[in-house]
Amino acid sequence: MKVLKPTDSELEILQVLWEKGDATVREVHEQLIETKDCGYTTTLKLMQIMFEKGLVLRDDSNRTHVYKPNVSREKTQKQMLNKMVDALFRGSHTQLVMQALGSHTPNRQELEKIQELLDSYK
Amino acid sequence: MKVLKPTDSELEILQVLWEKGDATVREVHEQLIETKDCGYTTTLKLMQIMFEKGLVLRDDSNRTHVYKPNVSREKTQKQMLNKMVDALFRGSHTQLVMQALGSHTPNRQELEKIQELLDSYK
DNA sequence: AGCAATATACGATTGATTTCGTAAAAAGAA
DNA sequence: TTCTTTTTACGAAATCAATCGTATATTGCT
Repeated sequence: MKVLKPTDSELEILQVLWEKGDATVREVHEQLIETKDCGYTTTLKLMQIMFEKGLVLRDDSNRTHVYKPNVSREKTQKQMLNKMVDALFRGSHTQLVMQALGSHTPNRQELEKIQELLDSYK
Repeated sequence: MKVLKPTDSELEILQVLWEKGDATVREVHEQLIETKDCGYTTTLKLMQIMFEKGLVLRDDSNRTHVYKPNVSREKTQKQMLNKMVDALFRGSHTQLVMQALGSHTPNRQELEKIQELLDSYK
C-alpha cells in the first residue's frame, strides 16, 4: 500500500468525514464554510480528486453522492506524526512529546490518562 | 509578526542551519545530497527564496554568502505542532501526546524525562 | 594572461494544489 | 409543462513548490 499524504485542504475534508462517518458534498461544504471561505464547486472538486486518489470512497448509486473516508484517522495521525518527528525533531518521538506537553498544560484527567500509558511501559 | 510556514524542502535546509548555526550554500548542499538527490542550484535557489521570505538571514559581505536561521527550531516546532493538533487531533494536545507515545515506546531514560515533566504539573 | 572551478542571479519549466466558471443532467415547485 | 434549484462533470486559471539550465562574476591556479 502506497503512502497517501493528504494536503491541508484534504485534511479539512477528512476531519468532517471522520466526524460524521459519511456525508454528501453539501454537508461537508456547509461545515467547511464555517471556518474557511470558498465556493461549493471547490469543495466538490476537492472531494472528486480525493476519490481519484483513493482517500475517500463514494456511493454514487443515487444522484447525490455519499462520501466516506478510506483512510483512518489513527493511521493518518501516525503517518503525519512520524513525518513531523523526522522533519523537525531529529527523529525523536520523545522530543515531540516533551514539546507538546510543554506548550500546553494538560488538565487533571488528561494527566491521569498519560500517566496510565506511561505506567504501562514500566 | 506574520506566521511563516516552511515547506518540506525548507525544513530540510533549516535542519542543517539549526545544527551548524550558520552555513554556506555549499555546506548545506553537501549535507542535503546525503539523503536527497538534487543539483547545487536547486539548493541555492531554495535558500534565496527562504531569504526573501525572511526564514533565514545572510551575510553577503563576502562573495560566498553565509546563511543562518531567522526562526528558532523551538518556535517552529511549536507552530507546526499546533497546526497539526488543530488539523488532526481536534485541538487536543493530549490526544497527540497519547498517539506519539503509543506508536513508539520510549526507553527508560526518556520515560524518566517525561515523568519528570508530568510530575511538575501535579 | 589565460583557464578552470566556484559562486550568485535569474528565468523557465514542471507538477501539484486550490479555486472557480460553465455546462448538462436530475429533481422539485408553480 | 416550464422554471428554478441542486447536483455532478469538466476544463481552465492562479498560485506555489521544486527543479534545472544558462549567464555572469569572482577566485585561484598554471
